[in-house]
Amino acid sequence: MTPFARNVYKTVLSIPIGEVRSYKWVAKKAGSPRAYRAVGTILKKNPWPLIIPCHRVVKSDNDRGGYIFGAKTKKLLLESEREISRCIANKE
DNA sequence: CAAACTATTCAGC
DNA sequence: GCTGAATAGTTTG
Repeated sequence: MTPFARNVYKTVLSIPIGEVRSYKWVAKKAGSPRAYRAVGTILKKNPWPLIIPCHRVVKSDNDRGGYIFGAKTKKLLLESEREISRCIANKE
């Protein structure tokens, strides 16, 4: 556990449901805008892959990047969360 | 401490 | 649109 990783986890956890942020965005929030690679490494080796919404962190604006459970799982998760957020917005 | 690796991003053709 | 190079932090020896 490193200070930078801590910031990354906190930033990722602060991403709202249905929203996606790029590694660069997370890295910038963590304090090192050029450490987007490090963010990926951290998330990959992160101790709590299940409680960290690493699926909300994507590559650039179009690609989804990778995921511990598989990129396809990440895509499904993203779509599911998008639906959830829509329900919340409609006060269902 | 140093070397290697990485779920990325930018620049050039 | 695709290929190659660069950056910064983590992990392992």
